[in-house]
Amino acid sequence: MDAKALHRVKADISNNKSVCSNCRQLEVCMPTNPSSDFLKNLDEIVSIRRHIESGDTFYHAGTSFQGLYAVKSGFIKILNHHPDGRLQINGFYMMGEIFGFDGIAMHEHVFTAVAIEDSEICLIPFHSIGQMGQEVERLKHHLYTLMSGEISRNYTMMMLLGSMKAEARLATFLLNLSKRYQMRGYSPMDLILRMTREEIGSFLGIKIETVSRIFSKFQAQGLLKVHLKNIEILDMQLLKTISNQHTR
Amino acid sequence: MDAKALHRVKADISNNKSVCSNCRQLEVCMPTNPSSDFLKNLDEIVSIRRHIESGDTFYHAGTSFQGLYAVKSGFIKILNHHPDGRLQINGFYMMGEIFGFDGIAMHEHVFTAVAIEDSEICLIPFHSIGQMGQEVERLKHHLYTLMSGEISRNYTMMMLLGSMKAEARLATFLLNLSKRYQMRGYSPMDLILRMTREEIGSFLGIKIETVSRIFSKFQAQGLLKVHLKNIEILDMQLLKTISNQHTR
DNA sequence: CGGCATCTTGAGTTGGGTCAATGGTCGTGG
DNA sequence: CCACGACCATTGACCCAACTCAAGATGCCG
Repeated sequence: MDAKALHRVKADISNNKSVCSNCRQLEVCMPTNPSSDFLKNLDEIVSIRRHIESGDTFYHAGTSFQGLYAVKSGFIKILNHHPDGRLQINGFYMMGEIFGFDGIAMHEHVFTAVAIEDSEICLIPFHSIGQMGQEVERLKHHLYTLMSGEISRNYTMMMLLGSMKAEARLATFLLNLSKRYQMRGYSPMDLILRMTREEIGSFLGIKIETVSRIFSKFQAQGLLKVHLKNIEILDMQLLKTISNQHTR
Repeated sequence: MDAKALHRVKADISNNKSVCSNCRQLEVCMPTNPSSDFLKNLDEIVSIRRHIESGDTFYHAGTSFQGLYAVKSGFIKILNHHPDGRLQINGFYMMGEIFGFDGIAMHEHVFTAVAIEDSEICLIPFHSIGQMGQEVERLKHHLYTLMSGEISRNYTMMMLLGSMKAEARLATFLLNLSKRYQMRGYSPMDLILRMTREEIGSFLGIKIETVSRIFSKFQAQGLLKVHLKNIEILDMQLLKTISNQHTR
């Protein structure tokens, strides 16, 4: 009954983003693509730019919240330390994407942000946005957009973690990366992973051995060509099909 | 008074007062927990109030986004229809809680909201908040708070789904419910579940049989006393311990 | 070249899924 | 008030996807 409505929604989403017709999953961990106008305006209020080297922590749990951050270049992971020492990765953010949402509610960050390659990060001062003149009225509205985008992505991630099996998770992850690379002008078929297998597994809720096995299986099926961090997608359509097999 | 008559009366009330224009109705719309300033202010902009019966859909995927909703009484579940017919529950919202965030990003809801018991729902018009005078400036800020709260909860949920095993998930779920009941003045030790085992499982990413088995196991351990939807927590501390065993 | 981190692969185990049967509860109507 | 049927919950037997443990393989960098 609601299937029709769902399909329409999906079609709308896909039209808006001019990408494939059947993948809400593609939105996983996918920061909204801020309009170029937004990014231009963003530059005007960005006050602090920081360079951070691969492996270094950008902020850690407990750091007081200053604002959101835009990735100018590089790659950032957000992770959560469990009391028992384990840790889980909550998301990856690349060039042009916004992170730091974990700090809004409590006015301090509850997670940790770590660079997985040398990166340039800009502060988007959160509180001051609300006090700026009307020339940034649209920016203020964009804050809603940013936050609602984060909410949507997290819902999708919850769906992935709650109801997809390992192969579908990895396929979804690759499709998402592919789309983000494409939007930034890189090839959607040739991915260079910035994160380790371990980090992928932590993000997707599966173990490193499982990640590795599935990469091998996909390669054996002629779906991918895998060489360490270089992934070539050979059959995009099949990848999408696998991504949509939610059954677990 | 029998159930039918009660429904009729409720429906009448709902029809007569479906649009509230001033304070008189505010008493009707007002959540019984007026502790926060926010909820008091919220009342001033709540304009529409709807009664909905158990099992009925409140909004479905594709419905255009009007605003967020406050649960005045009852219980609401948010669910997501997969194309293959399966569905997953994204959250439960009880008295005093806000839902509808799934509609912000795309300006229409991507999920479906269904009442799991007879409920009273108030609309919090979203767009109009941004156009109101400065007397609701604090409310506008509260919108950030609401959204960031949702983001935080979803991060927690992602952690649960990504790294906890079934027993820890269920323990966490019970502790969460317990806390929410307590905040509303009910006993934190005696829970009356509003949802079925199937719905719990769908929310937690496990199967109904697993939910049932774990309830039985917890009862055998002297952790809970379980009788269908009545759950008595006998060992809160142990429940917390189990909830913290993230290992999977 | 050697040391180290990352990745792959195999073998064995297990948590939770699937299938199937039974039992309990509740609302409705005779 | 009881009987019926629909739904929900429990339990057992079996199975499989993903985990754990373990051993190599590969690439990277000083």
